[in-house]
Amino acid sequence: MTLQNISHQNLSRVIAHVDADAFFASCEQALNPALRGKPVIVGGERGIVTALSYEAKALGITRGMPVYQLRQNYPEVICLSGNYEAYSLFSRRMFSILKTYTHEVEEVGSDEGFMNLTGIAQSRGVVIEQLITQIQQDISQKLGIGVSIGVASTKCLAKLGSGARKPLGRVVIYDDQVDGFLQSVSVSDLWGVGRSTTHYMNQMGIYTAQAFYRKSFDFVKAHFTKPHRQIWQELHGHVVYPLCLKHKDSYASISKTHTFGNMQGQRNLIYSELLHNLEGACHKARKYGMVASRLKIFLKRKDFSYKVEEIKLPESSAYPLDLTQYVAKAFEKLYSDKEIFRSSGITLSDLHFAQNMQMSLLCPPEVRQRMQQVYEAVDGIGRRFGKYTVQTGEQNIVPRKKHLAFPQFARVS
DNA sequence: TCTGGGGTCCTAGGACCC
DNA sequence: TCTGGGGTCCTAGGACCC
Repeated sequence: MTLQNISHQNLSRVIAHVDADAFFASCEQALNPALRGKPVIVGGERGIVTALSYEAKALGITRGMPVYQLRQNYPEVICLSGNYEAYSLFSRRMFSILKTYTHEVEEVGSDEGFMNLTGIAQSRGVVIEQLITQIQQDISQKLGIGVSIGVASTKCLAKLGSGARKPLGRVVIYDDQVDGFLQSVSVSDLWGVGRSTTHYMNQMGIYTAQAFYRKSFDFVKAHFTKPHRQIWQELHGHVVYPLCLKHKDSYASISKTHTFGNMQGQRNLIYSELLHNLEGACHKARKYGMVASRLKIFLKRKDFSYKVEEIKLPESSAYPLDLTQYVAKAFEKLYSDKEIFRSSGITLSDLHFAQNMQMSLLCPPEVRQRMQQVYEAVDGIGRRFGKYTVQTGEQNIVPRKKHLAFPQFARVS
């Protein structure tokens, strides 16, 4: 492509979507060169395939496949337990490389992000195709992993670009090429269009993103709600999803769940799992300086339906010792030994920062303060020795007495 | 596709108020 | 209480994402 014919092509903004190829598996292959070129999957510890290398994909393996099935049918596949801390380091390094090109980088999960490259290619004296090739090579040389990059005027289009030629893809969609590009894109590939909307669109005879793109906005307004109207606008080059440059420092909700398989009559085990979930969620909330004023407890049945109890807390908290009593009550309501459950979980929601927490009139301030001190110590030990070093004693299911001010049950394991 | 774990946003509908 | 019109807040649950 020459500079001359590029000059006819236009991008009103230069938004890039950078997406790591088979991220977890690529990290493993980068860490251990003996794995390169081999079918590798990650997810051994969870029992299902979480991530897989392109070599594994080529064998017909898919995400979500149970690992036992994999071992039977594909004995040659290398099955690894996830090393999530290592992946997180790769992720941090990838984003710091991207930030050497522009400070306008949005992190979307650990393996993908958006960059605003408007004006960057010119300032480096290259064209956009050369710039994204440099970025790809930079990441490949420094980290040993591959990324695909899509460039367009909006996030929604850029994301389609990065997905179009994986792995190691580079796709620039100029403003006047959008219609043609969308011809070969199915509606289900659009960001924000899932199974249900795909079905709905198909029923209206809309199968390709191009067909959706070509509908009038009046039509779209009449038949779709906000999220899909926004997608339509983004396809037409109107920015409705700006880059979010703020680092995530809070949560609307925090949940912890664990699947234990099919359990019947295992009352104590399920209950102690719930307390473990509570412990984990509270720990995370405290790490962000947040407290919850709502608590949801759920058990998932064998058939994947839920039983849920939700509690509006009289007082916001992120301390298991405050919340155990509610979990105990909810568990009594939810549990039945006539049913088979496969997982348990809890969600903390209505989260807000602890500084904004209202001091309760019910709980004496000195008790609150002692509780705070205890958990500061717990979290301090957790940071040094691992987060579950100190937990509440939870092996018995006898509901604890209310108004328990101090963690007599705390133990160091 | 017999299915792990962690999130967000949106909408409809009920409760309640004037 | 047979009843108009409008607003707000809250909740449940769907849909989607990585």
